[in-house]
Amino acid sequence: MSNIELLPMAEPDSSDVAPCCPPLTERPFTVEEAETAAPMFKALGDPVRLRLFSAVASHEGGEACVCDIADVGVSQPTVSHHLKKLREAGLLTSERRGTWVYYRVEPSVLAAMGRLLAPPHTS
Amino acid sequence: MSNIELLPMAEPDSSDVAPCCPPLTERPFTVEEAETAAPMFKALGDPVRLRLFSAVASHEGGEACVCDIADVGVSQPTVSHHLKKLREAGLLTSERRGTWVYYRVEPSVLAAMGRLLAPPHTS
DNA sequence: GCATTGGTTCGACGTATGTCAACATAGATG
DNA sequence: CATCTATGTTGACATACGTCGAACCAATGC
Repeated sequence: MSNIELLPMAEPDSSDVAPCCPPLTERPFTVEEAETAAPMFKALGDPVRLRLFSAVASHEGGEACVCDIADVGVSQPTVSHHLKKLREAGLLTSERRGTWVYYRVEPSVLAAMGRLLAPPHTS
Repeated sequence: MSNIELLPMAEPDSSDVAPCCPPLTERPFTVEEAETAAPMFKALGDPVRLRLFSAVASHEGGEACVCDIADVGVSQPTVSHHLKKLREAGLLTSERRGTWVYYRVEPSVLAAMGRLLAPPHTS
C-alpha cells in the first residue's frame, strides 16, 4: 500500500529534491531550466553510460561495486570516465569502502526526471 | 472522442514507437536496449533542443509552428538543425500545411521515456 | 618495503556535435 | 513570371566527446 513514506528519511530533502523543472509539457522551458535539465539527459544519452547506470540502479540496494558492472565492452579507464560523467551529472554518487569503490543512484534525481517526462492530461 | 487514431498514418513505423525497454531500475540494460534508448536521451541532452521540445510539447494540442518556437537565441538554420535531430530521434513529427511547418510530439515516446525512469518499488 | 589488484587520471587520437553564413526550396501573392 | 516569406540544406569551423594505453594512487598481503 502507501507505506512508501515510512522510511526514516535521513536526508530531509530526499523527497522533494531536484524541483529543477516542471513537466516538459506544462510550459516552454526557460533557458535556466533547460541548462539545468539537459546535462542529466545528456549523461544518459550514451549507450555505455545508460548500461552502467542501469546496472547500478538495478543492483541490490541501488548500489554496486565497479568490479560488478565494469563488463560493458570498453576498457576500464573508459568505464571510469563514464562513471565520472554520471557523477558530475548528479545521477550517481561514489564511495570507497576498503578495496572497492561503490556507486549508487540518487533516487530523487530519478524521480525528478520521471516527473519531467510526465505525459499531459490526456482527457 | 478517441479520434486520435483516425489519421492516415503515412509512416508505418510511427505508431508502435518505443515499447523499447523496461524501467532502468528493473535489470541491467542489454546492449540493444541501451542503443535503442540512448538516442532519445541524447536528443534531449542539448539545452536548445530541450527548449524546442518543451515549446512544442507545451503548445496547444502538442503542436506548434516553427515560427512560434524559433526564438531560442540561435540562428534559424540552427533551429532547423535541432528540430531535425528531434525528428530523427523519433520525438517529433513534422508536417507542412501551406506556408508553415508544424511540429508535434510523439505522445507514446514521452510515455515510454517516463516509464524508463519509473522509480523502483520502495516497499 | 615490495608486489598485486582495483580504480582513477593523463595525454593523445579520431569522430561527432553545435553553430553560423550562404544558398536552395516551397508556397503565397502580386 | 517575379518576388517575398518561411524552412530546410550545405559547407565550413571550433569545440566537445568517446576511446584507448600508459602512468599513477589506494588498499591489501607477503
